[in-house]
Amino acid sequence: MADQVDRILEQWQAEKPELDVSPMAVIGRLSRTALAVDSRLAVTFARYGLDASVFDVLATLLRSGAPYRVSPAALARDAMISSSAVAQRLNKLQSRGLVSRAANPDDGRGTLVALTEAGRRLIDAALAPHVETERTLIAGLSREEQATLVGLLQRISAAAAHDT
Amino acid sequence: MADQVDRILEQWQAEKPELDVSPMAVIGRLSRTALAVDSRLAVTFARYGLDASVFDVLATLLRSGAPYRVSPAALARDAMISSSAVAQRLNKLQSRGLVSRAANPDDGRGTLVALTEAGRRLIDAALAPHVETERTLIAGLSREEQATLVGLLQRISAAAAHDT
DNA sequence: TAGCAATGGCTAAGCACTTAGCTATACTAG
DNA sequence: CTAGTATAGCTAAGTGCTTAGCCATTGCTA
Repeated sequence: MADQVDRILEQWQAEKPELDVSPMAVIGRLSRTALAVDSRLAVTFARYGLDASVFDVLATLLRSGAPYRVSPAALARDAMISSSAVAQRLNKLQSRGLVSRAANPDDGRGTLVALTEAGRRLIDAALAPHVETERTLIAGLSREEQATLVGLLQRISAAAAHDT
Repeated sequence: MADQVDRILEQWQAEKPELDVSPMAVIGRLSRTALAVDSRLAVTFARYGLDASVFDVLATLLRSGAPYRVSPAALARDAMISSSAVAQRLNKLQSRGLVSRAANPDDGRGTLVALTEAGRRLIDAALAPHVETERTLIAGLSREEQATLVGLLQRISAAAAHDT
């Protein structure tokens, strides 16, 4: 069953026969798979009035454990985005009443973001359905295949991080 | 060697022990790996004054073969973006002199985008280094492991596309 | 063949990210 | 202690995407 990536590879083979484009089979499919997964996850998020970036912030706060307080810097590291992107996300979340900001008593520069009761309820409701959606995406893979996939992804991640 | 995803899983285990979050190990790492790969590829693109989206358009034109003409609609399908995003990319590329637009003689509604000579030279120069970067990312995987990875990704892609 | 839905391409407006640059607090070295 | 540097958080400006909506042409159908 030829897919989009297969057709692309055939085109390259015809136009640039001297170039071995086999890495595209792997890397190209990785990107496209990630996109397809993201768009599937977005469906579940939308049922709760969320998107991936909002879910990310709320989920990070939830899994930090009681009292559900995290610094903006930690949120940025975790979500792999800039600190200014975090500030903007928090502005929106705060105006929706899902998080609150307070000064960090131990560091005059710092802020601590906390889940409000409404934020807590929302992420608590969305979490299990989200994980369930993820589970359906990998349902076709055995435990062993899942472990294999994780191992291979880790090695590519390491290679990508290495010389960046 | 515990990575970021491992730490996240530990946090969930502590906060939500009743929830089986093992799907996150797979899906979460997939997303993060794709991000890490994208940022590594961006380094090579930048050496040629490109980014991934510009490269995508020029590469699509090149691999279409002579006379290197493609409709905006086909570019949109290929890049998995909206037709308006294509129009905006083309506006920039045209003002940089890398592509040209002409009416489609066979369809009064249509436009055909063509590589200019400068665009041709640029993508021709950037292509091989880009593939080489991709190759270094998967250099740690044997041919067999690469094939395994492609197969697993295809199955997740299929699952994601299935009920979207 | 006239009418109407579908297709192709575009601009406008809105949104979320980026980098640049600001302020304030904390750390470190002389 | 004080000067210089690093850290934390923020806003402003710029970029590239999205959806909404427009116009022109095509193709189907009654």
